[in-house]
Amino acid sequence: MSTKEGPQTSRRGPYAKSAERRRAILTAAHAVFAAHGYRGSSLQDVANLAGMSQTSLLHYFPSKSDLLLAVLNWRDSITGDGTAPPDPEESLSDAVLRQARFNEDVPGVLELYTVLCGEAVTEGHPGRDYFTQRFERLRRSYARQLAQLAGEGRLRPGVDPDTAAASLIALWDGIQTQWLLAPGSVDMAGCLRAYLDLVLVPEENPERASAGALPLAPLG
Amino acid sequence: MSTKEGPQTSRRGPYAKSAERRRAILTAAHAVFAAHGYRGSSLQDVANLAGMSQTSLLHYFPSKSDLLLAVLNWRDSITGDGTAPPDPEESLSDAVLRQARFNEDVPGVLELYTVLCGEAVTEGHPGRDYFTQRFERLRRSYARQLAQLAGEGRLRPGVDPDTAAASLIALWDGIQTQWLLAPGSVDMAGCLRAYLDLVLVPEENPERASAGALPLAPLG
DNA sequence: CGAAAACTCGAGTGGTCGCTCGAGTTTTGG
DNA sequence: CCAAAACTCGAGCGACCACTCGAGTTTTCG
Repeated sequence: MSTKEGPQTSRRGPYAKSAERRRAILTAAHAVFAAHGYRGSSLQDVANLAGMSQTSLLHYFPSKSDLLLAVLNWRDSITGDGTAPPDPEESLSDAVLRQARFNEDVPGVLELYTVLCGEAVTEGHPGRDYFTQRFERLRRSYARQLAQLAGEGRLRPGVDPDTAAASLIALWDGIQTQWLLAPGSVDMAGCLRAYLDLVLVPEENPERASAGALPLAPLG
Repeated sequence: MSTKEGPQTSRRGPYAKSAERRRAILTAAHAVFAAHGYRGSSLQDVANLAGMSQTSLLHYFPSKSDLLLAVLNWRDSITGDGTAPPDPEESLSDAVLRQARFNEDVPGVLELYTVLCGEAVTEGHPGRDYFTQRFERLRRSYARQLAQLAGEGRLRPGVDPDTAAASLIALWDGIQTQWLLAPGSVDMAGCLRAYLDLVLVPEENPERASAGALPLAPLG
């Protein structure tokens, strides 16, 4: 691939500290965007928090929209994009509830997604494609998982996997907004658990004979 | 409107066309805020769409945040704030689904609420209190209606009215976001109906057989 | 070492922002 | 009719915006 045989293309690599510098910028931008949104934030704010000049920041991310997309993709690369379950043995319910409870304790993540997702619906927002594709991906992923559960008889009769997938994502996002505005008045994990209890059939006890159910952690 | 007996308070009333002028500003501001959000909009944009100078606009609404709050309250005064059912005979399901279907055909309303609600979570946003109080009010209203249904045995056993109220609002908001980003991929009314069918027990009226109601096992 | 790329940043660009000022015009109410 | 309030708006204020330029410094690598 990239040998040095190029006679004139003598491009050197970045400095040793460059990666760390980029991470400092992304961390700062994450916090600033989460607190004020994309349009409410300035590159100067991010640069100040990152401890460098605005010009230096622009050396690493050539424009504000580039910085936004970098933050979004960076976040996904760390926490995952919600598509791939880290543990294939973990049930859908457990994965959702674990993630929901985890998010409560990591300030900024929920703010970033909620604030930017709302902003992204506006005309010409640089994050619009990101969120559109993210929702599409999530809907497909959950629909697939729910369809598999339906095949195992674990989905309540009459529940459509596609509808339930979109509804689960919508419920999750919506309850996050309410929680951010009034953390004491809303129980995020409780709402999600209540919905999953409605949609999923509880695991069959061994005494009740029916289609073979896979062992799963109790929901109640 | 007030009497003119004030001896020193010789303040005159507004011109005849003032009310119409204010309405033109609110209409323009509604459209601009819905398309670009609060921070993404400028008073100049609103003034241009309303057909007047930015200075004249500021004569009616002394600041940008005043304009935002006026738009939000104006919207509520027209369509209602979702608390008061216009027809006391209409069921909760019918009211929700009718409103959901109605919103699909009135562009701008959903954009305004979704965009501003996301923005409102940011620090120092002038609409934050509005949305916080709106959610509180809506949760109380739905919880009360659901509790009454529970008393009539119309709520599925195991469903908590408070949780279901917050969940219904969250689902509604979240599905709106998805619909705005991909109108063809999401069925707003369908998702809401599916949720209500899960939460509510079909009416006992033998003549009125709900097509969407399916036999569901009680929760264990 | 030494040259050139990687990096840093003060200074500046043109633009837009919300909002003020003051002076002129229109309408109202007595 | 007529003062004064309601309205209109061009001009301008200081602040901030994303982004550019150019010149200096640091690091890499042959």
